[in-house]
Amino acid sequence: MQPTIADVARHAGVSTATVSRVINSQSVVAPATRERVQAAVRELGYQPNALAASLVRRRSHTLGVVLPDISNPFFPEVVRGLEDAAHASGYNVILCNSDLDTAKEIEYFEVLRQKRVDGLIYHSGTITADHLDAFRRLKLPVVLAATHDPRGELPCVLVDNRQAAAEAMEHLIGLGHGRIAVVTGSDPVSGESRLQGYRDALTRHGLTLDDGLALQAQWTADEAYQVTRELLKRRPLPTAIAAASDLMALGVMGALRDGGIRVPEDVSVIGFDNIRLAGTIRPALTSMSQPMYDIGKEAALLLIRCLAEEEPDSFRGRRLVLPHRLVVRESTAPPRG
Amino acid sequence: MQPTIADVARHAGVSTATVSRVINSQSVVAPATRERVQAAVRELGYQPNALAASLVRRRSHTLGVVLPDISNPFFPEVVRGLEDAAHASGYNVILCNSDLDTAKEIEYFEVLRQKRVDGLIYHSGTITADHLDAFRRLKLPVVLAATHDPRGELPCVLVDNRQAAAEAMEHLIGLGHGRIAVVTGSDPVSGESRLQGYRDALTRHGLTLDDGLALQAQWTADEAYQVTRELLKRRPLPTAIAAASDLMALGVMGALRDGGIRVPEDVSVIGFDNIRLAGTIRPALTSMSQPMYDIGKEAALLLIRCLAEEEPDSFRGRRLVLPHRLVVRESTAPPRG
DNA sequence: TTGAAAGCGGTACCAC
DNA sequence: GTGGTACCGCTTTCAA
Repeated sequence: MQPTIADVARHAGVSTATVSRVINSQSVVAPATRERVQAAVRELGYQPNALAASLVRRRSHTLGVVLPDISNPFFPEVVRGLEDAAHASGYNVILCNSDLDTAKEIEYFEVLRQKRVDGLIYHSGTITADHLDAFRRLKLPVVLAATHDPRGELPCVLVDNRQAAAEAMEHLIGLGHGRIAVVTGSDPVSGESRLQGYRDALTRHGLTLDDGLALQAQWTADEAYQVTRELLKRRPLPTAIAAASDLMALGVMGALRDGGIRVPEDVSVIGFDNIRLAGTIRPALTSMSQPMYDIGKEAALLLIRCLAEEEPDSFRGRRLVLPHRLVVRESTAPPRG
Repeated sequence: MQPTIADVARHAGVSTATVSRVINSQSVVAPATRERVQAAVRELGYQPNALAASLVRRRSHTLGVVLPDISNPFFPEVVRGLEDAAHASGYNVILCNSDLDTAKEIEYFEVLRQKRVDGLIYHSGTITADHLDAFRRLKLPVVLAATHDPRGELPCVLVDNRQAAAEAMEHLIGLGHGRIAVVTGSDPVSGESRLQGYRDALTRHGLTLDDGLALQAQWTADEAYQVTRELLKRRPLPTAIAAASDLMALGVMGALRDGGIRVPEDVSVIGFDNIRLAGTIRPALTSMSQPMYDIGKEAALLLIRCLAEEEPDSFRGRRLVLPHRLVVRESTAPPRG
């Protein structure tokens, strides 16, 4: 059995209260006493039971993170930022993969609540009324990472998707492209606002998005590959394609390659996110960079700050918009001719 | 304040013992009583405090996972497998990024111990004597994922790296390659055993690994890129390159491309791991597949089974070797001429 | 400066 | 079947 605080107290000839004081370096303990206690701690190899402490303190110093799937390359970076920030502030992180499945989400919310995590970082495509309800029932501080809720109630940290997408499109237009296809995912916050952004830029330059050139895929490389293959069956081809995620851009590039079309000589491709591998593959992918690490980090920081606050409601509707940045690499070039 | 078990008991006109019984659906409770209690639970929105339960049960149903860096594409899949298995068995997972920094690892071990996780899943390149000591002090069941300890004391799940690497090399040799370079990382378990495997196959076919063709990099794409650039300055070039990870293979391919060398026409490249993106990029990467998801899953399962055991020591030295599999794609082909 | 003791929110043994 | 109650291991008044 592990030694308890009582063992340490006995060993040092003091009360448990005193041991507790030196462990938490609280109030003044006589130097001599402190020494004795520390010696006892060392000798017994005492490790305080955080469960017991959390029980009385009502603070577990643990955060819950629920996201769709850690194996989607977008998330590991976010989670890394998150965990780094949490760790630096003395928090740990419980990771939950929801697969965007509401039932699973609810299930996770419940255990997290039961395990008394101090707060929750949530990431998902869409925040529905059901989510809002669930969060309310949770009675736990929640911050949204890389998404936001339609009513703007929950604090969140993200980029300006619409603006960023518009700038990605501007890049293509600036290169001289006029016939441009887009491949987007289908959720309201990332998908639709990016699509809207693409449209904004097009419109601004007197261009339009042909019906046949607005492709929809499931945020996966495979689906993007498929829709692009379909696209290639129709003529004329676009001279550039904007994908709403790098993963999808990879699928697009694969389809082009397999269709005998060169990037960027025949068709330019721009992605979104700037995942690590974007610069590693060839042709290196031009991408609208989203500061994923920072999104995670800031989300954790926001949550932790919120926990320290007397008045957590002061964080209601707080919205942290992080800067995006165009990273030009090899996959985009002026159209031929 | 959250309602407690006492509130529920009062509300239902029973004792806390009875409430506890219905919550844990233990021993027999009269149907009528059960109903009343359940109603009370519902009405009050009662959520049991898992901290309190864990305190007395000495089981937190939480697992610790410490790995170098979740943003390395190898880990998300492992973690996904792990978390899925844990979730299915009623466990949660605390994620820790150690950056392979011993001080950080020790720090994590301590909090995890204090938070009374039931067990630990550990992944790292090298298990040193210090690690073994730390684990012993931890007094917690530990299972190693994708690695093993030199003394074979800790249970682990991994592939046969040496054999798998040998087969990867056989593939190249079978294609007709004779002048082959390898790029490996530097840790004993994955790095050296894969290097050894490459050598085994070469030797078996009367071939040797020239000094100039045994490259060493830090398991990153960037480093692999650099060493490959260096390699390209010397002639004659190898006709094939085996990389000990897909990430490194990506770096190798990038360097080849930038050096004007085509894959697989001029040089073949084979990776190791078969990360998700291996099949997405072009040329699609031939790779020795490691069942990352299953490694995580089986590691979690092994740990959980170990926790259920009366005699945890029966798991000492248990070693689960999962099958590897060659996945041939586009990046390997017979040498020219 | 230090100690006694009342919780924190459950569980589980022992009676009835 | 159900209730009383002694813990689990720690924190935190309140006194001394």
